[in-house]
Amino acid sequence: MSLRHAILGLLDLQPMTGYDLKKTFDSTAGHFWAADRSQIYRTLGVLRAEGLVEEEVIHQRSRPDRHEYRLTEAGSAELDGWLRSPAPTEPPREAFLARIYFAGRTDDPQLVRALVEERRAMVKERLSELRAIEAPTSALPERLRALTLRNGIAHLETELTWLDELEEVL
Amino acid sequence: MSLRHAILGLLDLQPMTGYDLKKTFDSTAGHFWAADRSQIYRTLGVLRAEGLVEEEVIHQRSRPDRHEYRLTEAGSAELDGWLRSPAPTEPPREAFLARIYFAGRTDDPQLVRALVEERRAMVKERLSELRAIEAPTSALPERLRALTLRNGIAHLETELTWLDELEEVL
DNA sequence: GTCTACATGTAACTCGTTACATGATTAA
DNA sequence: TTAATCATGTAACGAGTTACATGTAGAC
Repeated sequence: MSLRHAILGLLDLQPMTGYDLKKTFDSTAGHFWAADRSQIYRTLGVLRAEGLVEEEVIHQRSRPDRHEYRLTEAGSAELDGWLRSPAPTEPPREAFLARIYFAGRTDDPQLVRALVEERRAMVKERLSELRAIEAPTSALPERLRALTLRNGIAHLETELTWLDELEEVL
Repeated sequence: MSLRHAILGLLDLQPMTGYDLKKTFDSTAGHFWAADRSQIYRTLGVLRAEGLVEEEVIHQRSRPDRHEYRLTEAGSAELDGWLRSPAPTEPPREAFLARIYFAGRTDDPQLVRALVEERRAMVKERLSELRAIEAPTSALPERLRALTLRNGIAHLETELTWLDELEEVL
């Protein structure tokens, strides 16, 4: 999809600055999309040039100006079009599986064990991060957002089970 | 990781041409890493310039020359170093979850239903693709490779279960 | 006095995709 | 005769990362 649509989606929920967007990505949207600060600013510039967002500069005393962005009509239409367009198939890119796949070449059984341990630690950490986020479950839009979190948790749990399977084989 | 290491890994299993690598990615390694043809050729050039692979040109009558690549000592060391290096944390990039997350904005219940249906179809198709691949389960290296397949299947099954959950909420 | 939060960006780079370009052989 | 297989690459673009660059206010 690219960052464009994620930004349009967040600005639709609430007008924001690049700085705010970064914080939002790092907290509430962080479980499904990570965004880099400099790419956010760059993309905002592009979206603005395309007329999908509009900018309002808000002066502040004793703080840098806020450049607040909100969706235009065209931006709203673009977001809607994206939601209704067919999803392109995404090529798999699983670096960890690649390591496991190639780890057989060494005759070192400790290598696979180390890979598994490192992975397990990472998965457990992410799992507790996601579980720490409370998801509201009232109205439909919020319930959908809670379900995206649930998706991440389910996959991490699957990964842990699979790591157990793998370790048994060693 | 980037394509470099996947290529080094495959060339370690067997010396190959760019063309062969592409076929290998599309078939046996396709469930964990997808590679683009032109990027394969470009990367082979870089690896060669770095001395990690060496090239042997094999003339053929009535076919284009084969440019066959094999790992050098340095390439083998690089592969090993990669397998033993800590895995960088990978930023999440889940376009489908992003769609679900933002789909609440429209008051159209059919939209989410359509997203779910499309996703389910895609997951089922990938699942039958992966299941169609037979995995040898004899010695350890092969068993590890079979397990990477099993990982993909497990996650796809989890995704189907989650889609059911999601649909119940609607 | 030092660290965190606020707030903006540019330049250069890496990785991956799409489009372009060529041409013989073999199987259906 | 038409499609697939063999076999190579380049150019341009899009997406994302890293490093560089700047400065104030308020909390501890």
